[in-house]
Amino acid sequence: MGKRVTINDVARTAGVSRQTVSRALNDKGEIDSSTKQRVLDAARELGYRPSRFARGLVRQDSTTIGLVIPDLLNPFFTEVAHGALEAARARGWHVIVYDTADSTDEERRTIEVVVSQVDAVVGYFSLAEAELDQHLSGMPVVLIGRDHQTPRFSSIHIDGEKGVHEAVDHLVAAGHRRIGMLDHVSRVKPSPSLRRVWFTDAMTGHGLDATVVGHTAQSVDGGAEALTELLAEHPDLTAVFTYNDVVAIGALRAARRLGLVVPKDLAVVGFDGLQLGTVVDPALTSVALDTTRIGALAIEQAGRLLAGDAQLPPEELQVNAVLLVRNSA
Amino acid sequence: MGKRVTINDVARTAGVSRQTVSRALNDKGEIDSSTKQRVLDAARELGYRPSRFARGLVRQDSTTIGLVIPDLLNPFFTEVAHGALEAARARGWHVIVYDTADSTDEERRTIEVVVSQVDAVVGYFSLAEAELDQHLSGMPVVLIGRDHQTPRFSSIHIDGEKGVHEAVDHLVAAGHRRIGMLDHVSRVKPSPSLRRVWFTDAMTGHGLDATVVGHTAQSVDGGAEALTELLAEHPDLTAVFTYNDVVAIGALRAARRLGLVVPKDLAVVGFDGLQLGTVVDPALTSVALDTTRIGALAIEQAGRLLAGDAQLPPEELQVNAVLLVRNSA
DNA sequence: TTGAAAGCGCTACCAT
DNA sequence: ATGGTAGCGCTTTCAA
Repeated sequence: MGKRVTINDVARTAGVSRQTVSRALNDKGEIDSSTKQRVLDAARELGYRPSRFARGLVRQDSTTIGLVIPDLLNPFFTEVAHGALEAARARGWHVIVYDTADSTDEERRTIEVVVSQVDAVVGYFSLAEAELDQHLSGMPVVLIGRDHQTPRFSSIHIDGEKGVHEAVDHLVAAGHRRIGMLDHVSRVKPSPSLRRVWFTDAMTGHGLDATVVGHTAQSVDGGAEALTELLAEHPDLTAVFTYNDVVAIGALRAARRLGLVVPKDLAVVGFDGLQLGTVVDPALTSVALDTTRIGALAIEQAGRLLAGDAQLPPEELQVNAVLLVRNSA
Repeated sequence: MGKRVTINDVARTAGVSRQTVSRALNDKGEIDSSTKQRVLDAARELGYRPSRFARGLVRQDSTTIGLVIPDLLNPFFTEVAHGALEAARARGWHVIVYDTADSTDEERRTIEVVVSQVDAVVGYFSLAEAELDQHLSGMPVVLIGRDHQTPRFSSIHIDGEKGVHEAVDHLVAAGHRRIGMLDHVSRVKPSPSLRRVWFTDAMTGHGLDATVVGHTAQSVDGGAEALTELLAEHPDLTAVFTYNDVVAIGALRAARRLGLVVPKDLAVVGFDGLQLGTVVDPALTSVALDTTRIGALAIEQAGRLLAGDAQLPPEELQVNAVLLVRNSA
């Protein structure tokens, strides 16, 4: 650990005071240009770099937000992260990205350290609010895709109801009556997903049977497997709605393996509206979320919490889904 | 901006000195447990959170590394980022991710701020070393996929030669003779890519013509378009090697549109070996890079630079490609 | 077990 | 144009 070069070393070398060094380095006026040059030269020669901490301590600005996501390799979260990064950059804030590897233990470890590293935290959590609150004491927290109970938390609400209804309407209008779903049940909260609830509502609204539901892991392979099983039990299905796009892509593959042509023999509708849906063939029809906006909103809300500003009204903290019709349905 | 709650406020409220507060909060021994509880209660009540800066200033540990990538939405960079995050977490370091939106201007803006935010920087840069050096003065820099000239820089070298040779060998062994390439030429450095050079070498090694090369943008649509054009000019091609997997996926789509069955009518080989290659059908055969290792290596090397430790030998700072045979060739 | 004093590296403010 | 002084919020000696 080489000794750190401080502003004092530079000052001594350049034969000036620290304040003059500070002026030269921060491009303040009120300094002779030859002095400035001498200081800059000395700094360069010594390999001087100002301490972030000392700077941060004295200039109370610099905001850092922690973004916690379950899996950076999942394109959905990448899109959200992209939106958050963009929004943060526009404000001159930093974002530290934490990947909890979809593991509760890793999430625990993350919230334990995050508290000393950032000013506010936004993202996806599976832990109970009590536990989050305990570790994240006093720090603003914005939950994404999960409503908060404790008042000191905040959340970005994802409302897919309208979009899912549009999707079912679309399928029904195309003549589909026997529509199945590939649902995903989280290990943490083992109950039917919200997406399934929306789907059921929409189906019963049309007087259709919404009970044909398979379960799938959140992966391409999982989706392929689940569709194969579902079709084995219900060969009369003409359309399927899936928990998300990744699962839908697996379904697309399985359909092809079974010799079904999408959308003619089987229509497939995903959820999320990822870019990824355009690389498969046929391009995926999906209930689309504005992922960039989700990230941006989370940052915005964190900023307000931090500044003690008025919070966004609930309707602004909500992201609605809309049906994005491409080619698979 | 609500006044910040400091350790002094907690001390006053709890009726102890700051040092005692510090002890309570940092789980040091030498403190009465009732005193400790009183302090903790006061801290919680006031919503106290220690200043990262003050802490960092006094305990000179905490390392933060900046990861600069051109586009978080590109799965290649996401995989690299994933590797970097993982490696950093294992060391207890933080990573701040910067997305330069594939823009030189944005890259300039990034390097201007990055210097005051992190201890070292790793990633993808398009700017000249002189300019990087000027802004990143004194800070360790690890270039990925680009060799360094200046000694104070460091780089992770990507060697795809062996992998590309394997790919061409594989195609030739399958009977292919007329093999084209879809190359990408960067706006910044407009010369044939290294990947093309490797391809040409491999082809001429087999006594084959390596001049059938189309140019493509780095996107699915670009790849589709480029393949269509290339086949229009050279309808006798039986295989194509592409600049990367994203381009290859576009080629896959174009081939299907043209009524060609992959790999029977046209074999397609990508480059990168992304996970993404498994979601398309047929799954993409590709010259694969260990993206996780790239990210991890960059972090490792940055750490050594920071600590003044012995640098990794050049052969360790290199990532080799290998042919990953899936279904498209 | 607790407290007083010093100081981490820097910038802001007020002198000169 | 330059320097002196104070102080950001915290932890780390060292005394008591």
